[in-house]
Amino acid sequence: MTNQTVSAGLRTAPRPPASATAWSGDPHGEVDHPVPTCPVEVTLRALRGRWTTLVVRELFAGERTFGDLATALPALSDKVLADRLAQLVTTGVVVRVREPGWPTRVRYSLTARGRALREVLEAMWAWGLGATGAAAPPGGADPVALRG
Amino acid sequence: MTNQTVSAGLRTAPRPPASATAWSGDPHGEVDHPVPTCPVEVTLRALRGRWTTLVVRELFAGERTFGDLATALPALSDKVLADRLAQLVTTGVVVRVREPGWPTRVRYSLTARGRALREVLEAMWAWGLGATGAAAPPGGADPVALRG
DNA sequence: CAGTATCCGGAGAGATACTG
DNA sequence: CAGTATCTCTCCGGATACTG
Repeated sequence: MTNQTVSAGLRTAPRPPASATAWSGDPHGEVDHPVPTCPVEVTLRALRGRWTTLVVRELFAGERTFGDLATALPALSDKVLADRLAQLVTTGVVVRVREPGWPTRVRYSLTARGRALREVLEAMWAWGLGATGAAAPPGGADPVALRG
Repeated sequence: MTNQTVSAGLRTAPRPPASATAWSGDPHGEVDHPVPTCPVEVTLRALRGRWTTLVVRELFAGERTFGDLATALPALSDKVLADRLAQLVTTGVVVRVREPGWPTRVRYSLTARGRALREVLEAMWAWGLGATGAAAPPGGADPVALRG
């Protein structure tokens, strides 16, 4: 994963010369190889890896400690959980707050940006269900989830 | 990646007992480990891998042959291109049509389902831009792209 | 409690060469 | 033209053991 392309009018252009850059010009660069700054790339990178969406899903329900998450996801090893949380912190999805005292306690919760992932996950959920144009359930209360 | 969880009311539940299944019940199972049938999983799998979104982006502009794609994405090897196309075909995003005759010619184009990915990619694009609530550009003509 | 340190095995990406 | 066949190399994901 690595692009930075996008955009471009989607109105079915019937076969430009091949790699034509002939569509209507739009601000996004038309890249011929993956670039890490592409917004789509960025999102894909934030959600990348096994367990990632499950961790996010758990956090959508509220703040959690490392132990809470480990308990909720028994099959997930400490190492991978730590990896995922670190990844989510660096991508700005999660905030990590270490409580003073002993034993050590760390609270993890979604940032505003993390909560904004809901729209993305709903779009993914809708597509994954297989409908061609079916949108998310009206009322928007349902497909909250993440990776389900 | 492998879940099947999702859903669940997102209304900020302030710390259920931990792995509580206590939210309001909704049809989607609350999984504690990745399951391949989860809609979000399905979508993630369809877009997984380097170059995938770039190939889809190329096809959003219209039908392409293997060679067209290879020319448009010079840094992409034949092997990986073939891998990606096969992946996109099995996930129902792309249709492969082999032209009779010689030299061999194969036309690739998006299915209705593949075109439906546009919404997903737009949501990803919007999130990747960093805005918390900023939606896709009005008029919807712009962030067509894929991975950009 | 909340991780980090190692080690290992498998999947995926890329390069190169060959075929229907 | 449109792939397939190999091989290599690197990046995870997972298991186990140890620490602030």
